[in-house]
Amino acid sequence: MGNAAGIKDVARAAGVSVGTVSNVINRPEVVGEETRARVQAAIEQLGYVRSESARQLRSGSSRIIGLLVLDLGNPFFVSVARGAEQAARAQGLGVMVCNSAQRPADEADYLALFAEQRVRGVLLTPADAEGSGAAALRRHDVPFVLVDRLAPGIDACSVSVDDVKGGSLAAAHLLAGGHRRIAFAGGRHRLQQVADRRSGALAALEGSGAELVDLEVAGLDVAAGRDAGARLLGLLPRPTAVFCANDLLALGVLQAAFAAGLRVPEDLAIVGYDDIEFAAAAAVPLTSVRQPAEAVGRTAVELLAQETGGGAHRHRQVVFDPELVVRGSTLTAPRTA
Amino acid sequence: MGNAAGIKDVARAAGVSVGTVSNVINRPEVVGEETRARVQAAIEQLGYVRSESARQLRSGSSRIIGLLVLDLGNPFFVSVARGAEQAARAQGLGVMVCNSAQRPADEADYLALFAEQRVRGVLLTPADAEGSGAAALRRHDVPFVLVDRLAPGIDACSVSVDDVKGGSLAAAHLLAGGHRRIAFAGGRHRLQQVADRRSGALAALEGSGAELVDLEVAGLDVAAGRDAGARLLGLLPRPTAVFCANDLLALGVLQAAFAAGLRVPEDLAIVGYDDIEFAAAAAVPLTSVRQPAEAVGRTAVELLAQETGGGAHRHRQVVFDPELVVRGSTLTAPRTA
DNA sequence: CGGTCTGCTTGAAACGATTCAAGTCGAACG
DNA sequence: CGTTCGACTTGAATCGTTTCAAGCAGACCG
Repeated sequence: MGNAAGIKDVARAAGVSVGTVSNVINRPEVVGEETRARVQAAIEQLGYVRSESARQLRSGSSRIIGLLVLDLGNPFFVSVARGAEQAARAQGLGVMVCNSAQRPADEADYLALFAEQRVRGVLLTPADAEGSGAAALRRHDVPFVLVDRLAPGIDACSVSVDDVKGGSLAAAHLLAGGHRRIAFAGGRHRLQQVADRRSGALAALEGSGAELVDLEVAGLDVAAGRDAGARLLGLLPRPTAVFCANDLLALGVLQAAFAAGLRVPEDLAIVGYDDIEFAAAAAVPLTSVRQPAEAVGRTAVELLAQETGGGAHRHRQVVFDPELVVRGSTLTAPRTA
Repeated sequence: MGNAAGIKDVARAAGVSVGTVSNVINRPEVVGEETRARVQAAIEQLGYVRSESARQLRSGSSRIIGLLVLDLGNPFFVSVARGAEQAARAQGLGVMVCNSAQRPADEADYLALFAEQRVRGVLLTPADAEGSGAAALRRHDVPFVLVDRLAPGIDACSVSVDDVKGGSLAAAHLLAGGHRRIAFAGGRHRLQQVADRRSGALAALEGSGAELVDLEVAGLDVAAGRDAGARLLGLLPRPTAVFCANDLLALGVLQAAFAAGLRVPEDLAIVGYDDIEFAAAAAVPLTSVRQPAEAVGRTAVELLAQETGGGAHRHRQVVFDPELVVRGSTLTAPRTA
């Protein structure tokens, strides 16, 4: 336990100095072949593992980056994490994934943890609109990249997907389907992403004569969707379509519609957002707005690498385009037509 | 950047010694009130953040635990992670979640990363049958708890769910539904969990005259399920039911059945495993074997805490019971009967 | 043969915290 | 007044690495 072998033990065992051992580990090419072999053998034999804390303390740089996501229960963020992990591994970095669950307090705790760890950098999907998380990172000089969110006033790198355009795609699709009274499940949610999707939808409906009915939600998960769906059914006149701020909500709404005996899409058309894998497997396959989640994660790591890579760095805002994927939940009877 | 304030700067600013600053941080009660206030103010004003690596190097103990899961794309493991994170936070620990994606090589890499970090301990869902990951941890004296897997020969703590019983529940249910030819999507998968579920099912079918048809799968995700489903439809005589090693496979099979125009459950009954949230929202709500995922994660952290808590420790094997949740995918026409 | 160069190796000085024996200062006591 | 005690504070040693100036030995050159 406490007797783990250190670099000194290795040095003694191999009959060399600690400096040489360190060189074998970090710059093998400068060490003589025979010496290197002897040191390697000693390392092997003692089961030596270098202490990352000591390394980091001395060298100043950490090999892990922190990723703080809004909701690990949402497969979209899992995909982002996967993309980030891949890109990080390619650079020999580790990713520490944490879940703020949209609670600013938890976000603050985790950011403090990251700061104490002196992580290489942080990928942040902010939990609040004010950007207090970003401010905290800035204050402590922790490099960071905003993920799934355009940096508003903040001067920082960001990777996001155009939510306004996505909302607009969804609404335009419903409009083309003949819908004139469309609900938006997401209401006036404080999350920027939700607000943007809503305003994109509003813009698409502008001047069409169609109206958007706000439907408040308590959260952004399936349960909140079920709840919103139940309330939707009570509205008079009932909207003929609903655009949901994400697929989890959409799945919940779908369940509520089924429970009430409604047919989808005939009685209620549904559009989700994110195009998570489960959207295609739903009771009625969901039409959804796809976001390139893995690419977002990957790109975020790359931007972070550039930022920490030294040299002049100009903050960049990368914005991906979303894409509408049409499925059964909005396709009215394709084969009976 | 490199000019982050250290404990020395704080000491100077507050006009005290470094020892006192350390005391203010770690044992505030031994410091005089007025001094404490002055130090706190200095900390605040300088934006001092303690260096975790230095702390850890000196004190020897880390505040983070590593969690290595088999597949972050599977919501079951996300739930486990969530449970673990909660329990860890309650103890002031952080969790570093990593995804081995069932690749032993990735598992080894992450375990090496954990070892270098000198994590407090590791929660491991082993990716291979041989337990090489556990052996590596044992060799380096890293405390660990096996998750979702009984420790076979290994002397270690573990938290798992009785997969044999779960498989048996599923098969018994199908048997009671009158099925005599039942496919098992999971085949002779190398994962212990899958093998156990299969043998539980076999045991339940023993002597009933019903047969179990193995259906190999390339992975344990939706795509593999679709593939297995397509092959299932070609079998002659076609099984009337399929038990899937997890819900992702089940969702894939369901999609394949739909694509082929089969009715579920009339033409093909489906039972999944894990009861992930999306199982209930599927095209036909899935009958599934529920596992108490969050409790598994929570318990694992608690066992780890006991193990690292000092004092005599006897390894414990906690085994939870699974529970069958019956839904539409096996319920033949409940209202037409 | 003296000098330079090249290729390896060395050893000590950081890095930023924690810990602890030792020191200081007043107050209380006999 | 001299001691003792308690409450607080100090400063040096330490943790396990990396880094780097300096040393050393042999080869090569003129």
